[in-house]
Amino acid sequence: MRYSHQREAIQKIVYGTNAHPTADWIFQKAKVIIPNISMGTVYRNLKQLEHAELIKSIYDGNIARYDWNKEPHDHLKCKVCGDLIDVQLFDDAIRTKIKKQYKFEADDVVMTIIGTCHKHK
Amino acid sequence: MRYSHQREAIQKIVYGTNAHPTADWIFQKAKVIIPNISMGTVYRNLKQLEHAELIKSIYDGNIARYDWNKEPHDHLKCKVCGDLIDVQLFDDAIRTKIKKQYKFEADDVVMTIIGTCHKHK
DNA sequence: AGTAATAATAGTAATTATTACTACTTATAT
DNA sequence: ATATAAGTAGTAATAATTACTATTATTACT
Repeated sequence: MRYSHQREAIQKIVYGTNAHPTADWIFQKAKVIIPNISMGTVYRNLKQLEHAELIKSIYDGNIARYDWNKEPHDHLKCKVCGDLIDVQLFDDAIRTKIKKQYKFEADDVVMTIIGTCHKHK
Repeated sequence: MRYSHQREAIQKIVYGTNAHPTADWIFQKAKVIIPNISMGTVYRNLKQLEHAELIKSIYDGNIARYDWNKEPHDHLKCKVCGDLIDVQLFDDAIRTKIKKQYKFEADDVVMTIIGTCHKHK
């Protein structure tokens, strides 16, 4: 993977937010820096950054979001405002135990609590 | 919600498999019974059945799958063959505890273990 | 420094999953 | 039986993502 101005910008955008941005959000931000950047470039680079384990992708319903936080962690998903909040529900020991519990070569444990966040009463 | 032949067929198809079928899979099966059924009918009825709590939908990456199993349960997702297998990782007590752990009005806990199933060695 | 090889890009078209629209059909309450 | 409105088929539209292609830019080698 050789250097590109576009990829650097995309990576910085993902690393600069806790909002678990979507490809389109990243595209909008990237356009400020590189006005003629294209959506294909955003998707291609997000995929490459993920493959290089520099970012992680998470599926939120039927849309992909991206996260700089590569540590195992979970999410609270607010169904009112759509926010996705990082939480650590389990320590690594419990994660490892869960992985070993089944005749299944487990790579990752993905967990989301769906509900309503404190902003809504 | 009034009776329809199409909805009955769709519900029976979902209830007749453990494969967590997609809308398209359901559509193919439904066509055998009702040859001129349309995709819109499948989606509309799946939504209605979900609203009536007769089925549940689960997001598998960027695609919706449907499940007759309304009990709280988790999934093993095989990244080789794509299979989604039902498991009970936690009992209800632990689920409830997790829900109470955060300043967050939790409705549901969604958990998936991603890995490779026993069919692949 | 100059050049060749090829990874990466912009722009556009195609694909996939899903939703919206509309004129016609069917279930069901009266 | 009939009216009414929920449901349907068929089609068009939308949204997220991927594929394609001619051009551009990075980098390895002279």
